[in-house]
Amino acid sequence: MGLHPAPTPPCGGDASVHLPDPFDARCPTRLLLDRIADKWTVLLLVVIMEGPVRFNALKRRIRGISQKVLSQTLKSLERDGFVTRRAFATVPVTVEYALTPLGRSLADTLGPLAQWATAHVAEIEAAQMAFDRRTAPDHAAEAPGMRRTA
Amino acid sequence: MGLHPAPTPPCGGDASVHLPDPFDARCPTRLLLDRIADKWTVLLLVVIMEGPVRFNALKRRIRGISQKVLSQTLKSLERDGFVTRRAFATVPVTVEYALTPLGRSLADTLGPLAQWATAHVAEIEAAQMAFDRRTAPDHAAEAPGMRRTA
DNA sequence: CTAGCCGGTTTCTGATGGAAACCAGATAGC
DNA sequence: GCTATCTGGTTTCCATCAGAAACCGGCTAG
Repeated sequence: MGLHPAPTPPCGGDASVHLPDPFDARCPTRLLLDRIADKWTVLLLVVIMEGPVRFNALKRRIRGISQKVLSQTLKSLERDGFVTRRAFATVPVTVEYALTPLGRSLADTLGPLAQWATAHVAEIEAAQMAFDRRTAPDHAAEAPGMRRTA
Repeated sequence: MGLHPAPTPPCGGDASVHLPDPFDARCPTRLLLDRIADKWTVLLLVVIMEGPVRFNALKRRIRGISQKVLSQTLKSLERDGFVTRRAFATVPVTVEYALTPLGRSLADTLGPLAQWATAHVAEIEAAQMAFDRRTAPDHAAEAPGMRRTA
């Protein structure tokens, strides 16, 4: 996940602005936002919030995620202190992921987002169709290149 | 932004599950979540929420975004019905982006996320350092596997 | 005539995501 | 013994994507 060639001068370096503001800088806040505003992060946290889960259970639950990305994402969630990883020396090795208090706090913030998505899906689809109707039929065949300017 | 080769069978196809559930499917809900759980989307919406903004003003405000991505993201926000785009035939052409009511609603949901990030940055950095301390010196010695088991 | 601002689009390239194969340990089946 | 399977991953390969920078077109200022 986000690793960053960030040519990043620390955010205090610039005189013009010095807010702990996520918009302006390469401040930690921004780096953090880059990481949590991620589709898999949101889904994972919300699922793990329901209780400790095992690797393959997660993979099955969140269809469409690949092992690689799942493992990467879990690793960074663990690093960030959002989840804990516990391995049990059972039969074929069991690994259980669970939320930390910090992770739970974040998940509580993320939950509303998922709910919002569920609630407003129809409106957005309508908007998309309206937009497409407005732009596409404009000139017959707009190639993928799509330059609508005259 | 997310465009997909989605090999997507419609989500009603499977009998076992038929929830409008973002976790399981290629349901519209999931597609939507894929789009709004994006770092630039969050930043843009929160900035535009403050009031109508022009293209270059956004570019300056959100340092680090490229024109290409800014323009792409704005286009998809417009398509999704979150922002409006108004061009004024002024001197060197002015384009103003503003939130729609739908966009405002989403931004209200996203705001807490940004606030959360700002509030918990320190904890996360601490967790990261602790994690790195735990794993980095790990090379040869420790058979990693399990820390604790039941 | 050159220079510059605005809002983009195009080009090139390095990072990233996904599919699938492979790995390692252990149990189950034949 | 040999193969198959389950676990949780890592590796490989490839297509896409994000970012940097250049370019574009309209118009104005010098």
